[in-house]
Amino acid sequence: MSESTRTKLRRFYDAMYKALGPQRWWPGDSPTEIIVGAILTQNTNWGNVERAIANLKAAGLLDWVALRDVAPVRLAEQIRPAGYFNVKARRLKNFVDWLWRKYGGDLDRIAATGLTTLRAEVLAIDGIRRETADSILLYALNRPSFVVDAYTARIARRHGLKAKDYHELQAIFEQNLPRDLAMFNEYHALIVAVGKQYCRPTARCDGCPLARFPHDEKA
DNA sequence: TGCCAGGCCGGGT
DNA sequence: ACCCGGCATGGC
Repeated sequence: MSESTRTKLRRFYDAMYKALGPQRWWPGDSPTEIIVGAILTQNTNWGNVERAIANLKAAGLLDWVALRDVAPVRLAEQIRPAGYFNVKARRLKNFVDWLWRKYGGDLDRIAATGLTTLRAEVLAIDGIRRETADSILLYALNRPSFVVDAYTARIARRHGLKAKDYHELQAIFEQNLPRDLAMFNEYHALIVAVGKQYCRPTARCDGCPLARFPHDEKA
């Protein structure tokens, strides 16, 4: 990739970091909570996810044994505030099944699996696609896999970074940033922070840390 | 009041 | 290969 893209991405990062400071993502206490949150937040407001997670904690369901043993209908009940609760209960169960089948219900055992193989395994779970998989890899399993979400795509598009799909956009970031866990972690978190505040479909660019860079608000 | 949120699946062209 | 409806709650 071009040096200018590299420079551009670095300047974006510096501007966002200077304005907002470190985000210290993911907002969750444990890898287990992060994985559950990654699935629950699919097309859903994070505030609703927090309620669902609070329910799971209160019900003692936030561990892999409990999640394996709980009846799907009861799981759905607990995560109701996160929306799509039937679908998401099934998706959580799909992940739990995979974890027990492949790794005996122990996240630590995943460490021996290489990134490429692991990503393919996670992507094979029904209901877990690119963004959810990469969020789990990066924030729960500490693998350098750059997360692309709706904000990333919108911000990139408005700033003239052309990519035809998820993987092409992911490659732009991965190939032009140091392949560093802390960098990937913080960069995506900053994008979400900026996106929520300044880059929703209806939001204005006023005050956005990236507003001084060339962009098209309506792109 | 409607639109939106840190997606993904399945069926139709 | 794209396009679309479905899935569902809570906040603004």
